[in-house]
Amino acid sequence: MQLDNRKKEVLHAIVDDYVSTNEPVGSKSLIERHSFNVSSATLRNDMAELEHLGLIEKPHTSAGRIPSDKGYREYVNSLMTIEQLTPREQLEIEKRIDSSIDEVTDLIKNATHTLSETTGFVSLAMSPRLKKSFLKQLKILMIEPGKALVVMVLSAGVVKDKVVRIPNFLNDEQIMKISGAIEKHLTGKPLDEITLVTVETAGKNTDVPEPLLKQVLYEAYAAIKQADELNIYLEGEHRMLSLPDFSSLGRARDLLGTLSDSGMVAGYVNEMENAAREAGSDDSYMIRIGQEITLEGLDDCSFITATYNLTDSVSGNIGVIGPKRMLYSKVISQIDFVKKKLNEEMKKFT
Amino acid sequence: MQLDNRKKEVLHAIVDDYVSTNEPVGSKSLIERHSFNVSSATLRNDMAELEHLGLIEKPHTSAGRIPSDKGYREYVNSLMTIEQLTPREQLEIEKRIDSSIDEVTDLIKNATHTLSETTGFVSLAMSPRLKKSFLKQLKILMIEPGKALVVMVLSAGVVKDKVVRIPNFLNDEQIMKISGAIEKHLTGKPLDEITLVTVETAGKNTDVPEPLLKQVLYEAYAAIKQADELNIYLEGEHRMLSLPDFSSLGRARDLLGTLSDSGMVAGYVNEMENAAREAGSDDSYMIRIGQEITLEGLDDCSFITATYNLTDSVSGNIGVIGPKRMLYSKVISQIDFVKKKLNEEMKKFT
DNA sequence: GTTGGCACTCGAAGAGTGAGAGTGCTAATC
DNA sequence: GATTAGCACTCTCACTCTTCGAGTGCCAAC
Repeated sequence: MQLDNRKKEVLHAIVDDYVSTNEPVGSKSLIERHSFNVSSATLRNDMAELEHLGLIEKPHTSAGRIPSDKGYREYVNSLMTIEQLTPREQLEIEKRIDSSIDEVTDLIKNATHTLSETTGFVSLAMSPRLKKSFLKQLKILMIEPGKALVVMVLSAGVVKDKVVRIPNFLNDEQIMKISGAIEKHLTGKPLDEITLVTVETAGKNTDVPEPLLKQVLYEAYAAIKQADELNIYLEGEHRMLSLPDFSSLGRARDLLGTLSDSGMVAGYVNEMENAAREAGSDDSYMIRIGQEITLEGLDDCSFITATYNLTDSVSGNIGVIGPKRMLYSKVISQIDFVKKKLNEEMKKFT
Repeated sequence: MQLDNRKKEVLHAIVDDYVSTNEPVGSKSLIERHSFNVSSATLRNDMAELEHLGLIEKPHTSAGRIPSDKGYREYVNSLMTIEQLTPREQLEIEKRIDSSIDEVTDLIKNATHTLSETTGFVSLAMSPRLKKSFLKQLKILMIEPGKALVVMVLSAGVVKDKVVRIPNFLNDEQIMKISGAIEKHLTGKPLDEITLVTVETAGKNTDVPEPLLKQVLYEAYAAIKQADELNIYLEGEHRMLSLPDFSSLGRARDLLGTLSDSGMVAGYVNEMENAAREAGSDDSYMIRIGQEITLEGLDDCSFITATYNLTDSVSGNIGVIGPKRMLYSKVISQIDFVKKKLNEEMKKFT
């Protein structure tokens, strides 16, 4: 994208003005609000050029211009500068982070809540991707005949459990044996290396009769697999209704309808994460603007995520879905700061 | 409320028509759609009377009438007849109930989901009130130095756990002792009879040094208390945006804003439950209409809940928040049917 | 490359209008 | 006394028309 300096400034100004006023910006108001040392006619020429390049567009013939997705993209990639939050803003966030929390999940929910409150948009977080974390403990507790609880402690201090059905005849002692055998063989193994075969091998040398054993092993395997399933936490959907960008009911409905399918959103976040990883991106945040987002109803949104780390190998995402027309630099630093705080809290655990 | 038969029929017809058309209903259209053997002028007189009684009202002078909250109330209390769901409708619901679920929480979520899908409104469920359930097992598992997991098995097959901090110096054996002592003394006790004092008494005769012991006991107590905290599950908020009743953005925003504070909604459900209990109501459902609901932004809603039973003494609520202008009898039978199915699934556990 | 000037476009907002649905009231009827 | 026909009146909704203003593109001049 070859843009001379003034054109860059014009695009910058158009984005800024449009973000703050929510009105298409015309050449004249541009002159009024900024100190360009040229006339409005000149800016009109520049704007015609920017429009040709697809960076801005007209809602209709006789209105001002608004940034296109491509324009926002250019703005985000090359024009804006990200400023640190003021101490006051930092404090505002720190106040909301609850550092007395003992469980990773609650910590993440707390961060999500904080992010939604500070940005005023929808915030979301993914649970940590635990595939790379390894098993530290696995216990099977009898609850009652036919029912047991598989408790797993993973590296990174995460505890997972699952109620499973087991054969009625099995007694406490047998379960203990199986549980001990599994734990002995699988401790230290990353979750993504544990397969049904591994679990079955681990349980082999217990003297529990074959078919019963097999069922328990299968259930244990299922519990382990469930432990690395991803969860997503979404918050603040209702805030979108207060934004002028979604004052059309249809738009709001489409947006909230899509967001209500949290599995779909989770899938998309994963896609973003994978894409960034493949691209070897070293940005501290990922961003998708408007039509770049392949979820229905998010054409007028931008999706920004960052990656938090529970341990070196275990991470997850936290981010925001807001209107395209947002203060990118501010929101990015807010996400970044919340992420930083979250990382700090998580370090306490490990 | 003294209403002669025809006036009752008129009110009934007005509610029905308004619910199905979403338009104020006038005397003439009333005649057209129903077989009253009188003229429209007569109905006009009746309607004037109904308006005097506060059962119906005019949006403006020259429009038809719509039911007031009081009118809906009369309709719900005395006029409507609740019909069974058709076999087809029942099947539709049964298809959505997943009977392979092993955990109470998932069962409840599944029922909530089903209810939202079948009614098209917001559905909600409260987790079971476990105060009356008793402790069947309590184990404390060491996770790592300074950290343990308290696992509780309650009557009714519910499993709860909580990660707690414990003194670093404590070893596996000491924890086992404490855990064993607590379990021995508290097994069979309903949760609401367990206090910090009870727990401390239970732990007395272990030979673990005093201050350390005290901390563990406190944490165990906290875990037990946390076990009977109520959760609420809300689903389908976005569906409200598709209803003509909330086509005004302001209304929709207020509604979703309130619903986003799930704690507040949970509190209100509890209030309803308590009120019904005090009144010794034997209805299978509770209902609040419009302004009867003390939550902000729900003036145009009705709130219907029913009580499911996990065991004889442990129950919770499940219900729907929809527009006042709803097919009450249909929705009530839907809730009732889902509740019935939920009860059946829960019976399998106990 | 920049500028002033000008004709043109288009949407938003406001005023005016007519149609339609509904009401309340009155006087006559059963 | 309840019911009815008739009628004048009210009020909203949908439409059209108009004006206003902001903005544009283009051209000729600097």
